[in-house]
Amino acid sequence: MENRVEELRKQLGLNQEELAKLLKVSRQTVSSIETGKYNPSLELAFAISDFFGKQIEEIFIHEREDFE
Amino acid sequence: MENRVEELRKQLGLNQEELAKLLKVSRQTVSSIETGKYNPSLELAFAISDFFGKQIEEIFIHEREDFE
DNA sequence: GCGAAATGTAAAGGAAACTTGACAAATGCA
DNA sequence: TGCATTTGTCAAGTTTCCTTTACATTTCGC
Repeated sequence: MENRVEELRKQLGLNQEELAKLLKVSRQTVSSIETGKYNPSLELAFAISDFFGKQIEEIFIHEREDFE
Repeated sequence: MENRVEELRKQLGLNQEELAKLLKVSRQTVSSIETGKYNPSLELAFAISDFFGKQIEEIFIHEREDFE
């Protein structure tokens, strides 16, 4: 899933290690999420959302599914 | 993490098995999420969000963290 | 161009999310 | 009450998320 973590992190002038520490995850986790290697858990997505002061939907780009 | 899946599901008159099928997960997964046994992945949270036509934040109740 | 800082990535292990199958317990309706 | 439906839960297995350690690659200031 695409996301805006790298963009938002850079807007705040943080490097991956600093963001990781604030989010209480490893630097590799931040890197893996930014490069789309895997998706964060819902819990980490909420932490990221809180940190940047944005809705999860504004950060993680997701193709809406149809349930007709 | 608390959530309103059971409440929203019942509003639509669906049982767990029907919802599971629509979400393409097992009935046990729906049950486990409703009873708070574990949190859904971000991907499943988005599917649930799409299905009920609500924001993730309206369905999954999460204590906002402070990053001061 | 050089060295330092930042980032990407791989391996190996642990934890959490999800599966199927099965059965017990609760709910509901005739 | 009795039976069917629904829900809870357990076990065992797979996949995904996340960890630490380590090293290669990229970026950036001087």
